[in-house]
Amino acid sequence: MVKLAAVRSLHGQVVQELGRLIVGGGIAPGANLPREELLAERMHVSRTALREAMKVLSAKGLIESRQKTGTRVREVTYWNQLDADVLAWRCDLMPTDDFVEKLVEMREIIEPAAAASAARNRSDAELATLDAAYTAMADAVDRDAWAIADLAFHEAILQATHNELLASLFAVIETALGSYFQLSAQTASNFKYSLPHHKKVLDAIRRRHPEVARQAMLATVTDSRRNIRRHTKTTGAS
Amino acid sequence: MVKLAAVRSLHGQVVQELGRLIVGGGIAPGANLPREELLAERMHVSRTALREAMKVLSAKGLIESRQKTGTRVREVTYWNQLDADVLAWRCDLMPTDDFVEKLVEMREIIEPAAAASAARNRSDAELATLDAAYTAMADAVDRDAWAIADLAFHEAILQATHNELLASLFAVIETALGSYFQLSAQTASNFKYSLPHHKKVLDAIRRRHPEVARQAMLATVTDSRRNIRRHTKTTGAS
DNA sequence: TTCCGGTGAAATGTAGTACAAATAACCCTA
DNA sequence: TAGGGTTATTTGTACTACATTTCACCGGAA
Repeated sequence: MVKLAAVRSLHGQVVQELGRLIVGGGIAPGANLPREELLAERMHVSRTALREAMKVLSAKGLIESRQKTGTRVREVTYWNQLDADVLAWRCDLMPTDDFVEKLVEMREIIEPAAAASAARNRSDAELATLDAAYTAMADAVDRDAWAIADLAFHEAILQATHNELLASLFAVIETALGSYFQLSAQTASNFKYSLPHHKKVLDAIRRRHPEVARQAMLATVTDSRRNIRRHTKTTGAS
Repeated sequence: MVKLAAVRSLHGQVVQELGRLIVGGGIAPGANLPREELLAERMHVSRTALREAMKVLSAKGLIESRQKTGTRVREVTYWNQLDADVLAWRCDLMPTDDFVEKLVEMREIIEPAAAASAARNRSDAELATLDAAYTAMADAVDRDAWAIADLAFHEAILQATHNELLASLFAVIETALGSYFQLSAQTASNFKYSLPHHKKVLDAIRRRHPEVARQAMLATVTDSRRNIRRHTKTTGAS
């Protein structure tokens, strides 16, 4: 359900392939990749394209290259976990309950604070954007429309904080919501379930009441956590 | 005061140079870079090295390349603001009060929550690491030793949450503390000023009291915010 | 005039070769 | 056995050539 991006460039594909291989555990941290010439041949690309891909993975903290020694996978600690690609790969390949739990914890930390900040700092234009997103949620006719509007709602709040560092955490929220949609897709219950929660958040931000917004958002996230918990218990997977 | 990294590889230097140029506002978002051949010649490197550097900057969200159109600087919204390099460049080139304020806001959101989580999830080994960092702070004989120990203390807490997403935010904390050290360097007052605050945090985590840890950490950050405020008022710069 | 389609040119994308630089591993000597 | 120099291996850089994409221009038809 995550963006497949359909990377057209060749090195982009290599980034995807190697990135997923590493994040998925195909190559253990500390282990070496085959040497460039070999790997390039094996993947049917030129060394040029391969190297450009490896530079990207290196920027994401996944690998590290040194002359003579070769290229090796770095310890998980050094991975740029907040990178959109790394998040997407991880969530796609290892959506364990454990990881989903960590995503929810992030939401519980970030979003209530962001809602409070948005209530303090929002402009009228940003309120309008948020309002539009809420209306789209209310008018959604199916799950997809709801998901898009929901994402827009949460993004609008992050933008309204006027703190771009906070806004950059949208990648995390996006991933968390994505996995939530996927998990709650099987539970056939009403998908507009959380609309009232969102309305409280919207109203609080409109009236510039930071603490009310914080509490309302916390309730929203806590509620979705409970929703996931219920589902994982039901299926009882892994 | 941030890590200068002394990048040895050529494309690493190009990444630094172009990255700083872009983040520093030398090239406005939306504007195009010179074409590769030209830029490579101008920077006295091969097109190969330049392209590898541009792939890295592309991974950080700073630029975007398309055939025929060329390479252009992306809007600030798309920048990977949480990337360690981007943070370091920005803090180095534009340490405006405005930006420092945003860093502090991030700390106020992240660190109290992290302290609470650490109090719940810490292992004995992680407590020992935290304890060692505290001792090093207490024993610090100069500003540098204090700074190193202080960083270790805050990193240990993030690690103890057992949430690697949270831990990845250390780059933000590191940058924030770095700018704080730099700002408070001129104020000649006692640099161990905040030691008692840290002790309260440590004790709460030791005793596994999440809410106490949260409040103690919040007090610590709030206090440092006040400290910065006082300083900026004193100098009254920009 | 305006719209549509084809065509060319300009930029990035990919391939391949050759060589430079760093350094781990080996060997040779004292 | 220890020390130091040499070699071999791997990544790093340069250069060339060509492929691919796509904007922009031009020409013809409605």
